[in-house]
Amino acid sequence: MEKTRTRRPRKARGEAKDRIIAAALEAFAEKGFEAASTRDIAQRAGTDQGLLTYHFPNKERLWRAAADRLFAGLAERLDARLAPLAQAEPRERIRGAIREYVYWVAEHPEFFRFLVDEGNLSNARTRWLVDTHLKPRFEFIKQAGLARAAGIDEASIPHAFFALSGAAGLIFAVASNCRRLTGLDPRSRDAIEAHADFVADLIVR
Amino acid sequence: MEKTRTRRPRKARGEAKDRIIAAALEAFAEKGFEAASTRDIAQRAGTDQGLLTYHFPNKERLWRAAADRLFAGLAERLDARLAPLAQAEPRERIRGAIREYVYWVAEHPEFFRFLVDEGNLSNARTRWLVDTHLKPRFEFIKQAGLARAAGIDEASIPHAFFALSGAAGLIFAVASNCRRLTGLDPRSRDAIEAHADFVADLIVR
DNA sequence: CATCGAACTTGTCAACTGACTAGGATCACA
DNA sequence: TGTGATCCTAGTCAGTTGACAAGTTCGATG
Repeated sequence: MEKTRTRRPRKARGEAKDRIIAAALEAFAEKGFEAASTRDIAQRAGTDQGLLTYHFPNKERLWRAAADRLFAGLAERLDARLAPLAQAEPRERIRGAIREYVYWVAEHPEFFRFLVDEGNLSNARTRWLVDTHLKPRFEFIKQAGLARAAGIDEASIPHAFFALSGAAGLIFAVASNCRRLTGLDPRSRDAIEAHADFVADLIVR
Repeated sequence: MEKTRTRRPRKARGEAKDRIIAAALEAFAEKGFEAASTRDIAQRAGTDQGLLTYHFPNKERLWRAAADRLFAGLAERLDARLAPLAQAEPRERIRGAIREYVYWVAEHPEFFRFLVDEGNLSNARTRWLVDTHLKPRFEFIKQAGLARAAGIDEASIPHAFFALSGAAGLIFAVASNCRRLTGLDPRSRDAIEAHADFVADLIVR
């Protein structure tokens, strides 16, 4: 009998690495950097812990790879969805941008948890995250003139940035608590729509 | 010579337990439940890890004690500061309540991290936190008629609750990131005042 | 078909984790 | 004085952690 194919069929090249990053993203968002174990990540990815240390020199580099993927997804999405709004009236541009951001964090609550998990202490991971991913986004918003159009003066931009980020993301990041506390499931389509409306109305009325 | 006092003077009764709770609050907020180790907490409190297991049957009960203290502080503060506003005009009451909440989270950024750390998964800790501490606060807000006075309809209360909580707290919870990203130190007196104004203006204009 | 290297598995390491035990120190009170 | 209760220390346990070393599988290339 032939044995060439009886063994586990080799998966596509590099596919495991992809799955590891996705699993890492999930685990890091769920538990934070320290509490997420490499063995747990490997199990979620359907592989072995040894493979993680083959593809990534250490846990922190795996974390960075996960962050890279997360922010790349955000950038891609916003670029695609905001382009059609370029010609719109300023207030509509702002509303659209806020709504798209809410849609994104609703789909990716791990984004919010990533920020909060890393935000209080100034360690190497935090500094890397700010410099490579947050700074470009923040500068874009500052340059895009959205704040001015919304009647927000220069000095208030940091306040607006964090207030909006928090207002948009928290409900999805603590979805389980929200459901138990209020009865509202923030992951439902209606709730996402309602939250996007509510947050957009806070800024543009 | 008398030796009654030469040995390490016994500290006040229960004082170590107090210090342990304070240290636990700090550590849990900084690293999350799992990543905060009992040995680290003991060290911050200036005692031994064995003493933790003497005062608390396990890590989770220590966490609960820390949460109890945190929420008790919030309740006490809000009760004290909001009472004088009872007779004020509705819009001023709302502004005052929001401002007091911002002051509180600015002083206690660990509060926000506590919520986010525990908010995504539905485990025993989360359920306990919601049922014993969050629910009473939320019901109070619902009953107090603040939402109605702010023009927020019943169905939007959950959105308003989480949007406001997020808008108020995020900047302080990720203070280190904010400073590196924007140059603004959210712990400064001016920044706290400006943020309170900004968030209050979002709701009451 | 031989071989070389990339992808993957298994096993092991010291360090650290939360929980526990046994005992010592210090007190209030008889 | 002593006697029990409370507070605290030191040491130990099995289980988990991230990192690493050594070996296996398999496809591409010659």
